[in-house]
Amino acid sequence: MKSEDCTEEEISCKSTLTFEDGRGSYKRRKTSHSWTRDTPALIADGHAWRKYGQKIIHNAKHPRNYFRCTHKYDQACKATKHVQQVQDHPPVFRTIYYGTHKCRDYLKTSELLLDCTSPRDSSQFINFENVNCMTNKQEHPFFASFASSSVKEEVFVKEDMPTTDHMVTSDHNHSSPCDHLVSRDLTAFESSGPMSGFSSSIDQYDHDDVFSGMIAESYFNIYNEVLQYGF
DNA sequence: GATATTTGACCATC
DNA sequence: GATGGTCAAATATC
Repeated sequence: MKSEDCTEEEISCKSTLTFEDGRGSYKRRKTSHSWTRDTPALIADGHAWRKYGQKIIHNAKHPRNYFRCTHKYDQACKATKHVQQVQDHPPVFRTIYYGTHKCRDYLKTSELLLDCTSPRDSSQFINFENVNCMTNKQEHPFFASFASSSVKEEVFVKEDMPTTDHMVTSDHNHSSPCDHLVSRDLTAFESSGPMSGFSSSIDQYDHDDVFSGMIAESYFNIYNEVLQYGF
């Protein structure tokens, strides 16, 4: 794959190159870092998205919708997502997230969650106790907001992915302090019924994308918990 | 008037 | 040439 080694930055850079006619050079994102989520309904994930396109996909019953972060320009947020209904009965919507959110929109809802003070409620939250093994809390205040609960994220690592100090692996033989972050355990949500219909995977990423993916993932779960049960 | 959505066109990749 | 991702003008909504 020619663009296999392209970073998100490079792809974004290429996609914004302009030609004489004012149109850019549009690179496919097939090999860029992404993670996928299937949901039974279209549910807000806490970010402000703006639709910028819709396409009929070959051999697909439903069109694919293209969204970018509302703050693409004012906060240089490069996150995009593609949403497509992949199943009718029951309806399943597949959302593929690309890029990382640089915007701070999610803070609004995290504040809402922080208003929940009872011990019982807090048991529903996610534990990022050791989050600093991946990044610092000051840089990502959202992460710090959920420093007292636990969720696990299963991560699939490409063999040719470069490993760094921050790299998360799916090898559970490694007793890294980050292990609890990389294998998914949704026991906290299993009793939630509808939530069990969700699934997700991180297909490709770098260490920054892992972090953002977990943020979005965790945020997504909590956000919907709040929506459903009014915690 | 500002912002969001729709939709056809453009371009890269397959 | 077919397909998928993005742009941007036109249109809709608030």
